[in-house]
Amino acid sequence: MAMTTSTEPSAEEGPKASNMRSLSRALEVFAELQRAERPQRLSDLAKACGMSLPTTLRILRVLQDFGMVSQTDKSYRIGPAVLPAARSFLENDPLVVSARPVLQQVASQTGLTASLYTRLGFERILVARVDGEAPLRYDLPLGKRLPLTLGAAGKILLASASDDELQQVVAAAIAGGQEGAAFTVESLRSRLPEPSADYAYSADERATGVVSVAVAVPNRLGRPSESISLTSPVEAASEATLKAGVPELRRAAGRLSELLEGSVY
Amino acid sequence: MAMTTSTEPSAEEGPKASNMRSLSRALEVFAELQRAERPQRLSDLAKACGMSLPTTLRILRVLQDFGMVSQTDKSYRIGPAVLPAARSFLENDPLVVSARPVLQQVASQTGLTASLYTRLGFERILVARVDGEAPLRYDLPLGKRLPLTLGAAGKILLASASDDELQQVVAAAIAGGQEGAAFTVESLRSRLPEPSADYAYSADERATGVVSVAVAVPNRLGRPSESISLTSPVEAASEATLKAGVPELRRAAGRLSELLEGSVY
DNA sequence: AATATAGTTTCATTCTGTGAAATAGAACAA
DNA sequence: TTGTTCTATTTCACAGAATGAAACTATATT
Repeated sequence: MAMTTSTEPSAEEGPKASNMRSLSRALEVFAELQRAERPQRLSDLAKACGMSLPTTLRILRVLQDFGMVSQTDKSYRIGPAVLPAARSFLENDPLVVSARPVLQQVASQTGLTASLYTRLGFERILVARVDGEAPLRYDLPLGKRLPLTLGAAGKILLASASDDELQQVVAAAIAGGQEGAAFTVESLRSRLPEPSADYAYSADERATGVVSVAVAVPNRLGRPSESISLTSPVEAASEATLKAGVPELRRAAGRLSELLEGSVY
Repeated sequence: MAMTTSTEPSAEEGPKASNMRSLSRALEVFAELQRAERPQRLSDLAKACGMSLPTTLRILRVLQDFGMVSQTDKSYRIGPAVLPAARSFLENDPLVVSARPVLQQVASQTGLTASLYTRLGFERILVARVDGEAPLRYDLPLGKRLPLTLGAAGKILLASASDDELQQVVAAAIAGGQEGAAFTVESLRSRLPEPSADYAYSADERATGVVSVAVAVPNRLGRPSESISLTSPVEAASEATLKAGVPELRRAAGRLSELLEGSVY
């Protein structure tokens, strides 16, 4: 079946260009500003986002009015308004709020570091963390973007993915220049847990000297987009120790899931 | 040269409705979602923002595609994409980055808590903080929105404001339902430092049991939009102790200012 | 089941977002 | 200085995107 008529061109980058062109483009500019990690000039942004200078300028001006972007001289950067937004998310998001005590309990039960990740596009983001007894040496602050293809908490989110989805993941990994990531669907699939497995294990995968197990947080429909993990420096926990935490993790994930579904808005 | 370019009715709320209506409206929805502090239904958002249901829905869908908004059932909330954005801001913003060591030095010199605020609209936002010896009892996390009208770090930003600007500040304070804030330009002005003064002092003003001094970070043109402060619990520092820190603060502000102007992008 | 309320899709109209081109402003060289 | 090149900004006419009324569907509520 030749599929020349896919509704999605999909050859594009980032989130699909949904409706509302101007808004989508504005969010592209915003995303590009984050990617750049340094102040950008107008022409850089316009080129990077593939839009005209006037359009880019107009977008930047509006974003600036709302504090989402700051300008000094001719360079633009992410603005301070993102901070209250992030605070709002961390303090009010039902998942994050209910996750905190749950992670706390898992961490104290196991003595390991417990984390909550959420999927965003073809990456995952650290959204909550409670440290265990053996602190992780590397710092991994909230909001960090991590690959789906490496690390237990990423792979478990892909365990039940279709080949189509994996294909997209691989494409994104290549586009994003991820190192060490799988570059074919087959090699990626081979490293994922069995679709039947409900947890993933990884050692020295995303970061050397770090081992972890993770389970997905089920949600009513569709693929899971959240996972929770237990992590430890290799020397502080054996594979067996970690895996002993899985039942606890499972319970935690179940509790989170219920809290989400049950909560009445 | 005074330029009377104000073709703005300005009778509107929030950041002025600049060009690009659809984008401005989207940012209004996003702001409303933060204000609400809890998941909102479509119709609530539409009403709060004064726009039609279809329009609101379309905006939410795009924001959701980019992770700026999440949806569960029929309720919308701020999405996880704000976390990487905030991280990007904290790690890459030249002001924040260069402020950290400067605040560090002031804090260790004086033993007091040093903070950097930035103005956003008619509020200020805590953007960086280094704790002193006497920890503040109340927690004041990054990204917290605080009034301009209360507290040293707020008032110093208004010290050189025109009556017109103060009028807007007062209007915003009333609209935002700030308690304890000045409700007339006169009463506000009377509590502000003299325009000639370069620092502000406050005690028990924004928060009881807290005293602080602040200076503005000058920038090339226009009113300052950043300030740095020294704060302490009342019992840990006398007014004299705090004010003794002002010269140090001044120096810090000067250094920050230079760093900003000087940095070559 | 009947009714009311909230969410979603459709579609014609309008006005907004758009980029080409012109203009203004910087940065740099000679 | 003057000329040259690059970047940013404004103008403007047009295309098409954004819009809301209305129809429709889904979900609560009685």
